[in-house]
Amino acid sequence: MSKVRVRFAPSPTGGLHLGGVRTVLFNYLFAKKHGGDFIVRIEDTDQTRFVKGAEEYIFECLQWCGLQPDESVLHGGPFTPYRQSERKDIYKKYALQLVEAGHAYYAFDTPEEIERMREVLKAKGSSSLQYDHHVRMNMNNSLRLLPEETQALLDKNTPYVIRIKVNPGEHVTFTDMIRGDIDFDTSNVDDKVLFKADGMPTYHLAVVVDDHLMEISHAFRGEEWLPSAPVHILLWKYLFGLDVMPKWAHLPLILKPDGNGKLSKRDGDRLGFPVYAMDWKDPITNDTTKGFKEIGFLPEAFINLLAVLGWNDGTEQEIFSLDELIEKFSLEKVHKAGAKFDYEKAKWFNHQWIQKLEVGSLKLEVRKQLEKNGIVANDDSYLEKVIALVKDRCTLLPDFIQQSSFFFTTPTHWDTEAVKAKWNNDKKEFFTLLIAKFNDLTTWDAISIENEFKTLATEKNIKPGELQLPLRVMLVGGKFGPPVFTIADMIGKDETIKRIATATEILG
RNA sequence: GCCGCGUUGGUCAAGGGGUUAAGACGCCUCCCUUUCACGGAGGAAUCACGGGUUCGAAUCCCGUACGUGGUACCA
Repeated sequence: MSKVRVRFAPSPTGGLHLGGVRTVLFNYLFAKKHGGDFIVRIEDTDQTRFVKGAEEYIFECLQWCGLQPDESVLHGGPFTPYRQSERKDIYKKYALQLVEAGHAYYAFDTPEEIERMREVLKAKGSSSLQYDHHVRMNMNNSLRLLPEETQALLDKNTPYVIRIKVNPGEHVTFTDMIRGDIDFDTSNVDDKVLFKADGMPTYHLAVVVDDHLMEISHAFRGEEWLPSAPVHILLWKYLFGLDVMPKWAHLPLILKPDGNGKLSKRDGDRLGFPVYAMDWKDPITNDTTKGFKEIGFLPEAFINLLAVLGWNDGTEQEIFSLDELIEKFSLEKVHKAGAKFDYEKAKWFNHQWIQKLEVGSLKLEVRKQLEKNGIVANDDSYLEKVIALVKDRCTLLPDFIQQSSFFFTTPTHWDTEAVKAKWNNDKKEFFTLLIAKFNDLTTWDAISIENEFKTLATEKNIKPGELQLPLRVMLVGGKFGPPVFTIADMIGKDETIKRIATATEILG
């Protein structure tokens, strides 16, 4: 039984980023495909960075996406506690074990001392400014100090960190499920801090300890973690053995649409699209960042567009349901290179899903959109008919407002500019007569309405086409919407006549 | 600077020694529609560069360039 986990920290300000959701998604797909458990872990390594409400928010996002974890800090499981701040003692135990075995050491250097070390290295023209085997014997740590000196510092409660001792000249290799064999020369790896002065572990220690204790078999994370992989491999070797180490997959990055670099929240603000799954309100600044959900994306589309950003099944298929993704997903087909995010294409996916989804499944969301604008759609079958008629023209959910509100309420203003230029007395007379004709009409359906309209137009010697646009604007309020005669049919005879009368008057 | 990873149209991408180098988004033209769309038919646009290997390279190898990530008591 495999156990796949995603682990990530909310960003310093909170919110769940596109890349985060995609990492979760790939985890989920892999776990479900192989019948494994899907675990979501959230870190709060640094309390000052951890924003209140961030955990709940993240799980709300995942729920919206349909990615329910089997185990998580909120959903429980056999390995509680899951929150890192509640596991401090566990990490400390392993950190000390490493010191004991000679794979790690106490370091008492102050930030200023480390800064000074870097200055010296820089002055010497050294190619690396890391705290590593080149410099550690010049520093204030238990490797250089005599055991008594170290003990004395410890006894005096001198602040310390625990660093991993990386021996140079060795090779650390592992097989990444996406990238294949990766090789690192330990000469370039620095003595990373494992355990911080505040008693919390760094990611490096925590990820290894937790993955072991929670029996994780597969670990997925972003490509940005690749450079620190050798530290994690070394820790696995020292602590639990490489034979029980999980398999790694380093996912490609999602990049800015323009320019270069990782996609960030600021890019969304700057270019006018969301980067978070759902609206996130920063509890400190009270700033709200727009989410895909609130801007009108369907979860199906959101998942779909994320899945094909960096993955492709090798066929021409682009639209996938979550079930299809589970069936077809494979890590071998995941790209190695980062992909730029394209909002235009993202919207196209949503449009496709609106077309694909049945009217019934759209009803709830459309009703919500209408209600937000004060339109109550009580009649279920009427609402369904409207949705079927307008969904072709909707890309985002709020598009349903413009495309269908006139089916429920009389327009409050008319785009008179669209007709005014060609408006004249003949046309005015036509519409006045049309009202009378409509009044006498016994069968009210699209075909009868159209026939009546065209017959009168021929009688009056006006091209029907010249009159259709005015009629549309009268009924709809603007130059959009489904076929006019269908609209007239739908809104009913009285309402049609009323709108024609009102608008004719306005046009003068 | 050093280390890692990458590089097929503007973007997402298929293709992994012999292809007219798929497809999608976007853009343009036309058809359908006297609204806006949907739909349909076309079009412009790509193998980063230089060396090898080979009868033959987008595909394999080596350089270079470029991009990106890391280089924190952040994750």
